Amino acid sequence: MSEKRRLGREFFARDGITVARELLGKTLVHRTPLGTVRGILTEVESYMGETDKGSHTYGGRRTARTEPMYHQGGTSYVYLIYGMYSCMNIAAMTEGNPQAVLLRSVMPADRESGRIMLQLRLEELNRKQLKREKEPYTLEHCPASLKKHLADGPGKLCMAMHITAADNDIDMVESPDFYVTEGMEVKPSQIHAGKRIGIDYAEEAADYLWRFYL
DNA sequence: CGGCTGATCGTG
DNA sequence: ACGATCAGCCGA
Repeated sequence: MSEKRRLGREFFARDGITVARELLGKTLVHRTPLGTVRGILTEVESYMGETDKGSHTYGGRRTARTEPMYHQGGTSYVYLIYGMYSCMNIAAMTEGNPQAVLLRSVMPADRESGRIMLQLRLEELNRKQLKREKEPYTLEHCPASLKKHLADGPGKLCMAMHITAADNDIDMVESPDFYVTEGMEVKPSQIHAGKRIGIDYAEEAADYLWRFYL
């Protein structure tokens, strides 16, 4: 398959809303133990820095955890949520300006990626099955919801693309293993906007239309 | 399909 | 103590 051009610093060195909208249709690429996975981004959210009540950096909370968001545009920010799932962001803007884009969902870019995603999701599910002393699922016998909801959520995206704490604070402009390339053409009319998910504590910021999806 | 709940742990 | 969540289960 043809390798598309990867996105450079200038792409990410813009505000978080522009980067979020522009990321739709682009391809997230990650080398995993099962091979290289490619996912077309279909849903993202903007987190606009220290003045954004929905952001981990709200009020200037620059801590060990949020540090990657303060790094230059194109830096990954992966954190653990609810003690068991990872969420993946890409920092926007420049050093010291902690805007970021949360990657909420992807669809497999090709058949091989779909195969790898399913397998990775299956492995994750089976770890829980094991703990419950239940039969592991197989490709033939697994919940139908797996294929239907392969990577349509921030946690599922990370499971399907093997994104973990080990992938935190990576410069995705330079890394050979973790980056974003050009993908499919997206017309402005294809981009929808809605409220961000899961930030009810963010008061008025919870109503901003900073979630973008195809 | 919509609503509810338990799981599980790093961070501040 | 608290999440930028998910799967499973329930009822409609």
